[in-house]
This record gives sequence, structure tokens and C-alpha cells, in this order.
Amino acid sequence: MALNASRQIHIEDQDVQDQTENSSQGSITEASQKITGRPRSEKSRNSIIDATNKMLLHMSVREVSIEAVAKKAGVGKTTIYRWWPNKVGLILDAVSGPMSVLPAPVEGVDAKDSFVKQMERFLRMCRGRGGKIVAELYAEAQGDPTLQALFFEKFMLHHEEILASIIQTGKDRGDFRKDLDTALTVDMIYGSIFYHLMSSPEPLDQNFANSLIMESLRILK
Amino acid sequence: MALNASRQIHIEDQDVQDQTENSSQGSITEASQKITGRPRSEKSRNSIIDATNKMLLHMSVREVSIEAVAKKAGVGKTTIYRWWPNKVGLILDAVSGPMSVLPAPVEGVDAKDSFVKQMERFLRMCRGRGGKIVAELYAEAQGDPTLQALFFEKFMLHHEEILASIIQTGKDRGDFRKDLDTALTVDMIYGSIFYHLMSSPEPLDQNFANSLIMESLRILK
Amino acid sequence: MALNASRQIHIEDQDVQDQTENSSQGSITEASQKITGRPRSEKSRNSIIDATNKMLLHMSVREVSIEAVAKKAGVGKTTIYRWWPNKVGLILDAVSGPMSVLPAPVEGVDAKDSFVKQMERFLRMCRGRGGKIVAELYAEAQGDPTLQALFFEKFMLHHEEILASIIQTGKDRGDFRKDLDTALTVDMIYGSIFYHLMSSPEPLDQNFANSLIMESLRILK
Amino acid sequence: MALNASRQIHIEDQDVQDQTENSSQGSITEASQKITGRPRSEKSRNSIIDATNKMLLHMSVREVSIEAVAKKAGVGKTTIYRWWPNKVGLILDAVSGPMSVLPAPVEGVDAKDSFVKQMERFLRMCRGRGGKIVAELYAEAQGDPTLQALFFEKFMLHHEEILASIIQTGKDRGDFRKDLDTALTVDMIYGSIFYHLMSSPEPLDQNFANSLIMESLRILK
DNA sequence: CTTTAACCGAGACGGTACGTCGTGTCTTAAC
DNA sequence: GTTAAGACACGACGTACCGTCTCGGTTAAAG
Repeated sequence: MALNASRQIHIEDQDVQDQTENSSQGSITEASQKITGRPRSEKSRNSIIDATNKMLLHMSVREVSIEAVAKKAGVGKTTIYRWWPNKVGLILDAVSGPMSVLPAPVEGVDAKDSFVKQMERFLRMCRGRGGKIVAELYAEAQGDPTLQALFFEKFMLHHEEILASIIQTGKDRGDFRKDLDTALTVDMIYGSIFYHLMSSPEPLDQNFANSLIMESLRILK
Repeated sequence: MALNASRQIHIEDQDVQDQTENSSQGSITEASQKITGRPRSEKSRNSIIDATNKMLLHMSVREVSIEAVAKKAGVGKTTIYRWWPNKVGLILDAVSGPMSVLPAPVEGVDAKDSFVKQMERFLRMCRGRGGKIVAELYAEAQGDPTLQALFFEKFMLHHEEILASIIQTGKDRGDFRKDLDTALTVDMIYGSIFYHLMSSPEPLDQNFANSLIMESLRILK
Repeated sequence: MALNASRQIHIEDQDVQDQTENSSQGSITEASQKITGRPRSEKSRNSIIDATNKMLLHMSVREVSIEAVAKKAGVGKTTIYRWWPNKVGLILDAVSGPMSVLPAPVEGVDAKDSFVKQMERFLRMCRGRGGKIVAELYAEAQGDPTLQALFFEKFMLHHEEILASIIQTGKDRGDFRKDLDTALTVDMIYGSIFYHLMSSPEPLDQNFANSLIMESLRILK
Repeated sequence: MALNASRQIHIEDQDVQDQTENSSQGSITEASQKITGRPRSEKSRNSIIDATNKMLLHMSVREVSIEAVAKKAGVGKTTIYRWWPNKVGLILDAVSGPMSVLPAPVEGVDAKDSFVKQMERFLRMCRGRGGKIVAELYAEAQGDPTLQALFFEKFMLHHEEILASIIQTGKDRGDFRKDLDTALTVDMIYGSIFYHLMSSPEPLDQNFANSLIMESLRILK
């Protein structure tokens, strides 16, 4: 599992507000946060997010520009920069809605079943345009450690945790091999998906998805 | 193995001359190519490559610019664009020298030994600044299929082939599991390395390298 | 004298409250104006004016911004815009206090004496930072006829009237030349002062002031 | 005359090339100036100057923006910033062509005649849109000493010199008063013109021009 | 020894996007 | 109804690189 100390640096230091529950305004992190001034316009936020998502449908992350988003959303550039640190930060937010990225843990009859369910959920998310966007986003986040961390936090952390927990449970129950390195196995599974996504201009095919699940099960047992 | 048809598109379509043998002049693509005019300046080529490598030591791939390389190398921008298609193409060339990227197949006493040797060689290459640069390059190549293919061709193809061949041999000889999906296993191994490199600002640690080799062997068996 | 019809357009059309008596509250334009709601905060007004004047001490009119004034004064931008039309309007008000711009006519033993007294008063005002500010304000008011008129009204009108009246009296009494074009003479005198102020980054020097008075007297004779 | 030491700071330090002879490329200030690289595009320069002048016909100096000029001229913003330090520098160049600002000294039968001819020439230049532009430019140059100096250098210096020389000659020959302060007289004349231009939204009228010449002659005699 | 043709350095060109600043307007809750 | 706070749409700023182009000037093989 790629999660390590260096990546857990304080994401909240960003001036991206806490949006863990996918709510637009974020939790009342500090209850005593005296609010003054004109409140943030929910309309603006929505049109920005919408414009971003619409643009991502027919152009790459690289090609999307803050300027174009602002224009399309009928919004001042300043308004975008007020709430997001940069393009990647914005797209991260924009796509985390439609891709419902922080799901509840899956429920399966046994570890093996849970594992397959979780894999299928993640792979479904990565099919088609969605997978390409995530991969491009991942790539775009390189070079800025803060964005790297933000991407991981928003897109991978929860998935990794769920998968790790499933594998651990399987090991405990005797469904999976006891000598398995849980963290590394998680890395190998998600790693192979991104490696595939990033190595080809084609979207993820069903074929790969099936092979991956089957091979993984063989490895785990 | 992420190699698939769509990625094998004609790399030579690029106006990058053939440099597969790592020679600077390569060419002679067409033996009957009447050559006249001033020959390419070896001095310029070297200073460009040197400048690029020096810049990569203390800045990210993203931060390097053709303009800065030209200035530092004391060379016209035109000269760079004449020989390389763009920044990624240039850096690809620049780092493939120091990283001796197209090695001969490893020789081991048995499949297991060969596998470990090959893994160690690749992981050594990915240690320190080198690994980060490769990962950044990989990321930077996203969005342009041609560059994606070029990166794969230059950096991964041969490594994948070697590893695949080792695994196949191991399967044939009975050293490794017969039901192993060779291509997928290769993907999982290299995928986990890139996933690790790209998920953390830290360079690859020895710890991860050791774990990966050990876990891989367990999987292969 | 530059005063002409086009410049006398209704200054009161501005939503700057009447401040001709230099009182801060002025108003009571209509005695029977039923006043309700929170009264204007004198404290705010003062801190705005103070902040403006303090900023003008170490930066040019151009560099002062409403935003910065609001921040420095601890006041909402709205409050400034409610009472002044824009930056020039504000600074006009701010500096007309310290520069006591609407003085009583001077009293001299004869026309010549009055003239010298009036000139000295005006030139003293233009010495040092003050003169530069007035010139910058004058410059800043260009392009917006309303501001041009406002500047003239606040800064020049009364001075022009006084000087014109002195010259006229001198002509009537035979102290000055009868064929003098009063208006033009006033223009030439004030014009030369502004020309000087605007042509050099240096403040007005005593030397120029003395020469101007002497030369003017020679012309009037 | 407002010319003083502080204003003579090295205008050539600007990266505005020498254009004293109104030629586009400037004199070969340093004959040994090794020229390399692509030469400046005369076509671009012309379209920039043209676009600027066209825009000034129907909008104020304040309203003209580098961005709009670039667009209208079909030119990159960079190209403008490469050759002119800012908007005022550009407009200064643009209007100094059409206004033929650095004329040969006038030739008159006597000092008085020369004086009238020179005044008429300057006043003709200031009539209509031209005068307003010069005044706005003068105003816009306030706040940046370098621009102040540049404006003076480009627009006033030569005119001041010519007028001063005429007056001096007149004094020498006994046509004008011997006790006249030449520099101050020049200031008063040009000052009154700018004062007039800047105090009213109207262009300079013939009436004022006539009065000024007549009154000036009275003063000089 | 000249021609020819591709090379080279320098750097200007048209563009695109950046991230920042200031404008004048607006929308809250608090007073 | 005013106030402080501050979000908003807008427009311009000046900068950084992109990849292309156009110069004058090499450099060597071919004629």
C-alpha cells in the first residue's frame, strides 16, 4: 500500500475547504468559525463544477484550462482561484462527485466475495472516460507533492483501506494466505490498473478487468 | 503486460531519428539516402543532453523547459526542435543514456535467480532521483498517445519482454506456477513500482524493493 | 481662466454629499428630510479620510486603491462607495481638509500686495508632497469629465476667482495694465505651476516660486 | 521652462529604442552592434502603431489597453511588450508620427513673426482630438518619473527649445523685453495651453488660441 | 575552388494560459 | 438603514513557454 507517512502531510493546510462528506460547503470544521460577509454562491460553485465536468467529456485534463472553465461557467477567474488552488484541485473536486469516490465498505458473504465486489466496483468506475480522467489527473498531480497527496486522499485512500481490510479479514478467517503482504498486494492490484490505464490510449477493457480479478484470487488463496 | 496493438503505432512517424542502438547518429534508415550539407553537430547534441540531465538533477520534468535547456546549452531552440519532437522526447533521450535502459537479458542459474536479478536491476534504476524522473516522464507523456507509446517503447518494452520471458521459462521448467497469467503478472509488478513512485514524493526505499521481490516470488511459486 | 460653461455641469449630480461648507456632515439639504435608521458613522468617515491621507504620504495617487484604504481604515468597501463616487472623489475630499483649499480672499494694502499674498498662499500649498498630490489628482481626473469638473470645483475655482478679482481690482485702480486679459493671465499663472509640477518628479522649489511671482508682477505692470 | 536636471535622466536606459529621427529602427547608435537573430518585423510594428492610432480616434488614452491593441493589430502581446515598456510608451510613439512632433525651427522675418508662427504650429497640433490625446498622455505619464521624462523628451523638449531660442533672439535684437525670464515665459505659455486642455472636456477653441497669441505678444514686448 | 544544401546561434513572431489586482456591485448578519 | 466583511463578474495586467519563422554565418561533400 503506497500510503506512507510522507504522504499524509496535512491536506487541510490547503485552502481547499474540507469536503469529505461531498457536501459543497464542507463540515463545520471549527464550530466557532465566525461567519461574516457575503456567503459563497452555491450557484457559482455548481456552474463551475458542471462546466468542468462537461469539458472533461470531450477533452483531456491537460487541455482543460481555468480560463475556459470560467468562461463556460459564466464566472470570474478569481472566483475559481478563491476556492481551488489550481486546475487539478478543481477537477479533483469536479469528478469526485460523479464518480462517487468514497463509498461504504462492500458487504459480501465471505472475504472472497467481498473482494470481488470491491474490485468490480472500482473497475466499473475506471471503465470508459472515467478511468482515463482519473489516470490523467494522477499524472497531472505529479510534480506537486501537495496535489499528489490530495489525489491520493480523494481517490485512493478509501479504496485502499477497504481492500486492505477485506484482505486482512480474509487472512484472519483463513480464506486467504497468511503470509500475504497486505499493503503490497493492494499496491500491486491498484498499480496494475493505473499502469494499464496510463500505458494505452484505449480505455480499460472488460477483458483486463476479468483477468485481473481472476489472477488476484489465485494470488490471494 | 500493458503492451497492446494500439500502443505499437509507428514510433518512427516521429521526426526523431532512429536511436535504438543508442548511437547518436543512428540513421542510415535508408542506406541510399544521399547526404549533403553540414553534418549534425555532435558538440551541440552533447551539450543539449548534458544541460537537460543537469537540470533534471534539481528540478522536476514539469519545470524543465525547452527554452531553458537551449539557453543553458548555448544552443538555438531550432536545433532542439530539429532533432526532438518536444520536451518529453528530449528528456527520454537524455535520461536513457545514464539509465542504460535497454539492457541485455539477465543470466541466472535458474528462473528464480534470473527473476531476482532482473528485478534488482530495475529497482536499482528506480532508486533516488532516477525513479522520480521516470515516473514524472511517464506522467508527462499522458495526454499524447504518441508520447505514451514512445515512453513505453524506450523505457518499458524491453524490461517487460525480459521479465515475461523469464516468467515463461520458469513456467515451462516447472519453477513457477503453470496457471500464471504472464502478461498480467508483469503488469502487476511494474505497476506496483510506478504506483509507489507516483504516490509519494519520497524516492523508492530499499524496504519496498525487498518486499516486492519477496512477495513476487511467493506469487510466482 | 479655464472655467467655462462645459465645466460647470452639475457637480451635485454626483452622489457626493454637499460639503461646500467643509463640514463633514453637511447635509440637511432639506431640513424636513425625515431621517431614520442608523446614522452615518462619523468614526468610519474619519478613519477613511485618515487612512487615505496616510497612504498619500508614501505613495502616489495612482498607487492608492479603494481596497487598500478600506482595509487600512478597517471599513467595508461599501461604506466608501456609499459616500464617495470613486478614488478621485475620495482623495479630493481627503486632501481638501489638510490643504484648506477654500480660503477667504486675501487682504492686502493694494492690488500688488494682495496678488503677492495670494500667490504665496497657493505656492506654499503646492510645496512638498502636497503639490505632487494635487498634480497627480488633476492628472487622474482626466478622462472623466465629471471628475475634471469636480477637481476644478474643489481645488481651482475659488483660487481662480480670488486671483481674477485681485487682477480686476488692480486694473480698475490703475495698478495693473488696462489691456490685460484677466482670464488668460490667471490661466498662465496657474498653468505654469501645474506644468512645472507635472513635468518633473521633484517638488516645487522656492526658486521657481520666487521667479514666478516676480515675473508675474512684471507682466501685470 | 520646466526642463531641469532631474528630468534629463537617461532616457536611453529605457528599452525603447532611439527613435529621434522618427525612423522605425532608430539610428545605428553603436555601429558595432552585432546583429543576430530574426530581425524585427516592420509589418508588426506598423500594424501595432496603426491599431493604436485608430483606437485613439474613438476612445481615451485610459480606455486603450495593450490587450486590445494586440488583438486589433493581429499581434501577440509579447511583441508589444518586447518593444515598448507599457501603454504610455506605446502611445507616445504612435502619436509622435502623425503629430510630427519634432519640427525644424520656424523661420520668420523677425522675432515676433517667428514667435507667432511657432505658436500657431503648436496650437494647430493641439486642436481637435490631438490636443486631448496629448493632454491625456501627459496625465497618464504622471506617477512614473520615467514616463514623465519620456513624454517631455518626445513632446515638449524641442518645442520648448525652439520657443526659448526665439524669445532669446528677440531679446538680443531688442524686439522683446530685456528683463524677461525666458524659461518662465515658456512655462507660462505651454502651461496655460495644458491647463486649458486638461480643465475642460472640450477641445481647444480658436478663440483661446488667438487670445493666447495676442496676450503673449503684449507680455513679450 | 566553387557551389549547394543542411546545419547552427540567435532571437522575433503569433499564440495561449497563467495567476494577480483592482473595480464597482451584491448579499449576508450584526448593530 | 447603516455597517464590516467579503464574495461576485469583469477586465486588464505583465510573464512564461510553446512551436514556428527568419536572419547571417558555418561546414563539408559534390561538382
